[in-house]
Amino acid sequence: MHPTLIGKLYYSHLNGSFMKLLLIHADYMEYEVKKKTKLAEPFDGKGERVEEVLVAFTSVEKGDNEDVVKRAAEAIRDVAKKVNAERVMIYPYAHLSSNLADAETAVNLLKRLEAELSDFEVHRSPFGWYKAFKISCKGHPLSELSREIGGEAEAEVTQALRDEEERVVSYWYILTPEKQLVEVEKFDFTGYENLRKFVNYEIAKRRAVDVVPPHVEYMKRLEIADYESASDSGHIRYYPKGRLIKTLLEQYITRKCIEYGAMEVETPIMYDRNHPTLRRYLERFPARQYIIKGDKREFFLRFAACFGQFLMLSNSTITYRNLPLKIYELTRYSFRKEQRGELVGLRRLRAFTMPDMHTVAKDMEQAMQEFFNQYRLSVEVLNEIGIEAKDYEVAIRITKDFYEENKDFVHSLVDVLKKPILIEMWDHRFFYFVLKFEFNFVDALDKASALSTVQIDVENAERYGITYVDADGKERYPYILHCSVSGAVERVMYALLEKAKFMMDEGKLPMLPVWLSPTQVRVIPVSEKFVDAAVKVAEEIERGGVRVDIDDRNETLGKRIRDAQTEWIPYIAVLGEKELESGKLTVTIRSESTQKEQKRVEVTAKELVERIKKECEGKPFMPLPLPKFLSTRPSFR
RNA sequence: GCCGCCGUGGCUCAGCUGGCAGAGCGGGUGACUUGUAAUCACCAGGUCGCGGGUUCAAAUCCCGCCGGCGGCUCCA
Repeated sequence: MHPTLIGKLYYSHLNGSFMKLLLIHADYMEYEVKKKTKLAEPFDGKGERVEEVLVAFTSVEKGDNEDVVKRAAEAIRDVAKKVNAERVMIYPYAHLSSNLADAETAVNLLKRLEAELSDFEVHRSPFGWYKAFKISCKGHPLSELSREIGGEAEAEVTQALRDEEERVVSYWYILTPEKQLVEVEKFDFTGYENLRKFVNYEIAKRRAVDVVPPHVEYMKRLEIADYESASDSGHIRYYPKGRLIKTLLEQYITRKCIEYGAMEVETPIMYDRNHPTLRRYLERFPARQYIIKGDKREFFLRFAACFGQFLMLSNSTITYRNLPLKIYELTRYSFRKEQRGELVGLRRLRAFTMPDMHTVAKDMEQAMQEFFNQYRLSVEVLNEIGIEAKDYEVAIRITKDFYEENKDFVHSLVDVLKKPILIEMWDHRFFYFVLKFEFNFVDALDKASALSTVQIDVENAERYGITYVDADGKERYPYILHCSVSGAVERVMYALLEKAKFMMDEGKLPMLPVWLSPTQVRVIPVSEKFVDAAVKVAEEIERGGVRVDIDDRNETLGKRIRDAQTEWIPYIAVLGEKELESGKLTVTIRSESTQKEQKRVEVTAKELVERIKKECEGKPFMPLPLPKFLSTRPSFR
């Protein structure tokens, strides 16, 4: 942290105020007033007995307010409904807290609580008296519960931000390939069906489907990944095939970023919740974090690499000669506690892997130049992975001011893909960025998900104290670009699987790109007699740098062919008497076959290897992550 | 998070007006030795998601929880 800048940051602690409740569902509750204390509120009764009642022993703490009371009432109402209690008794009980509010406040808030619960028959025992009581707890599972009702500053900040976000007005346009900005209602979507779906999803948010997403079925059936119910929702297990696919994608994406000029780093996955800089960044976003309790401090799990990388940059000495400066990290994992109802398969997870590159740019001109380069890099990366421009739609989110000042630049983006772009324009800036693009994949159920994205951040350099020394010797705040060149790796896998579903709908056979296929060649000996020969051929293919396995199981040829096909294996090589004589293999090529007709060729092992090597050129390679012989291979489901 | 639907061998599902837990696939064993989408026979395998309740009796009815799917909301 730069000493000159630290003074600008202020430190605000949570004060830890909570209203404490102990809830007892009782057959009856009976109390008798004995003696006044100094704090007693006026009361002239002797006590009372209430049958079938939910008793709320309550402590009011310092800092509690009417907002807390409302939430406390909500919590009591919630429990009362669950246990089917029609009567509630509020019983002031100081012993639940060591941080009590003053008596006057406490009485006021207890009265408010009573009023908030007027939909029940409410009894309130008097505050500040010594009382004797008898209670008969019902003893069922929900009959004894405690609640802490938080009145954290954070909740209020978040609410205020939510309100502000609601006030941001969005205007929607389509930027045509001819660089016309057309209001979205006036755009003719004929010939742009996918864009229509995306726009509909973004603006109308109307969807009506009632099937399991195709990729969820595929990820299970192909033993790529599956839910892990012993973990939190949205945390997934990857079987060997899934892990291989993910490894290859991760390696490829990382290499592309490094080749682009980024320096790979690694930063921690958890950070102090009360760290002054981070805390203010967190507060800007309503989504919940995972919280981990340390020895003394509380930590949140990162939702991206921003924290670690920005802290690193703020401690670095950077000059104008170093710019643009790029650092990169593959976050395994980033954590976002997304709403439960939103979690589906590989599409949205609570723990995911994301390439996260940050670029420090000298000025807006350099930032825009980088933005443009990274836009093209993203197109290239997705394309080489197997997700083509026709598979996604471009969205640009931009503030009105920034658009007005940089019209030509924004319009130039349309030249890259030469297809219409959805533009969301905000009347003022709410987020930390002035410009952002996303590539949105539209799936088999017409749902859209963002893959690649780049943003120009105009706020965090100052917040984190990231500066560079300019040619005149003065410290300046740079602009920072956030780039996820492919989006989450899991989401890339989701897109590839959904794309396979599209292939099937078109009458083709679904498959993954050959470089990502766990088994690239399966050798099937016609009968046991040919297993040795099959092993020899497989060894030759393997030496060529291809993932190959051998189906040596005691099954009919037909059965084994069929199994290879249901595994989406790109090349199925059969070996029998005929092949031994000719020295060639009979190979079924999946990509050239259709559901009606198989494409079969006769090639030597060498020719097959050459073909595969050519298809996978420039892509990472990992050996087969499973036993080579099918007969020795376990099934993971 | 809210609303709705679902949860039965490893997988896909039947059984659900309460009355002995089933099938196919997969797995094991054996026979067969295979030429491009499922060879035959036998065997093993289940706290019916978990916890309560109603009942002589619960996979089946009721309540709560957990998990999944869909919708809403959200998505730095």
